[in-house]
Amino acid sequence: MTSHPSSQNIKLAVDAVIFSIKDGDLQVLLIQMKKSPFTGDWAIPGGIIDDSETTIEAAERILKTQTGVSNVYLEQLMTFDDVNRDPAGRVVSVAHVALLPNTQAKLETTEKYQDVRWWPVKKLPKLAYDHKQILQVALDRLTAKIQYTNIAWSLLPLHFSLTELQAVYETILDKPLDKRNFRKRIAALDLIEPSGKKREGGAFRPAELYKFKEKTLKYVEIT
Amino acid sequence: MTSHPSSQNIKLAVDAVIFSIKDGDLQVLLIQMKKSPFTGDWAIPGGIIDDSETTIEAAERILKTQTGVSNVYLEQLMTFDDVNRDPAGRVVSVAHVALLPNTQAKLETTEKYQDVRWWPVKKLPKLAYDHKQILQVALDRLTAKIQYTNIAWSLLPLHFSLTELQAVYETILDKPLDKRNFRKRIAALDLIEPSGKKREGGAFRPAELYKFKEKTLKYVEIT
DNA sequence: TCAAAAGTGTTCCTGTTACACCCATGA
DNA sequence: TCATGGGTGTAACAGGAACACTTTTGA
Repeated sequence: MTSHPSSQNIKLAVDAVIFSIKDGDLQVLLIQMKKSPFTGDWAIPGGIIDDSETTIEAAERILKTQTGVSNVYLEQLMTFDDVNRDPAGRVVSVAHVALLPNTQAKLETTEKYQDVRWWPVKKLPKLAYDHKQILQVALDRLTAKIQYTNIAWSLLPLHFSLTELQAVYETILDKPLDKRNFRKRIAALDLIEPSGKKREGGAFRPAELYKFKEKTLKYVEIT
Repeated sequence: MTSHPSSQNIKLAVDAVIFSIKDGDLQVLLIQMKKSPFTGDWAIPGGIIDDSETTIEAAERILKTQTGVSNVYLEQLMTFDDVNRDPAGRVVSVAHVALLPNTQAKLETTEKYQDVRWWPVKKLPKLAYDHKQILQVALDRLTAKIQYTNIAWSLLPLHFSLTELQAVYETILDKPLDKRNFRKRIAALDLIEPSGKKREGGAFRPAELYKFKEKTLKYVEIT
């Protein structure tokens, strides 16, 4: 609520679980740690918040510097506050979820980390801190949210085919969907419109490309 | 994530939006402030986190000391971090939602506040800080969660009639429900069982009293 | 016997699921 | 002309919504 005479010794951090769909898998962007006691382990990008920035701003800044990605969808996930979650001291972390289309943005990290790369969520390496738990909560959130919002736009490029849209749902929900029923539902939701373009080049009928009418979070009903 | 050389000057607080159903209304427990610049305004109970407690523990402690209530359902809501949300300095607050049955617990606050009382969410006084926003988010969460979880148990006494259970849903959803359809859905969910007791005393047929099989959060499907 | 809340089934309707074939294109 | 993914409609089914009367009790 407000200031307090006694001095508090808690650091406030942000973490960002970054998802994208690559090679037909849901993948997460992780950085590899140098610092003990997690040397070699992988971690969700994160860092300490500056006094004058919000947590979302901090997450954007840290994403940019630690992984090279920017301009992504970001939402607050949950705050993780176990007293011993960081062996170096009391650190409370406001975790976020970031979603981005499958673009080939160049990944780059700082000298503080060994490496950055995408990992399929089904084949994760050993994770530092409580990041396994954070990732699980993020995954649950994404799985739930794809079903009752239009959030798929954040995982797709500007123009996309209905098959590509369906693949996003199938990948996240981890189950096949019926093509005709899927298209009926999407049509009923009235969230997308034809872009006039077509995806050509394959040895088959070109796909009509669509775009989202609005790229802002909307609550809808999808099964 | 971890410690950082530069010193951070952010205080970490918790707030707790406490809901209960009283007199057929959804009500929220607020405390009245003495301190400038919010003198006379009402606020969600809250305070600074101690170094060695989790946010949930802090919320429990603060609820007890600032309002006298304890033993409630508590869950993390969202973290509020606008840079200027507290005029006294940078304070990031991890907001929680607390739910309690309509018991007649004695309310008591500390000398730092003028008063504690329940307010119907439809007739709120002027709120301090960003507490109007926090309360709105809490209300949205409760309205959503009553529909897909068994969380109603946290708002009811151990034994309750089906009519009382229905009233909880009707109050939170703010709309009347069909008695027969409601009972069918509840029966299908298999979350409650007859307690063998009856609510007697009225000039009418006594109601069978039920109890929840489990008082832990379960995800279900209710319309 | 009256007033008040408790308790109980059926029908209709709407939305979800299951399912198979023709289309357009490039090789 | 063939292989490939793109695109389309209908019938069966299940779950949700609408709806009214009888029961039990205390006064």
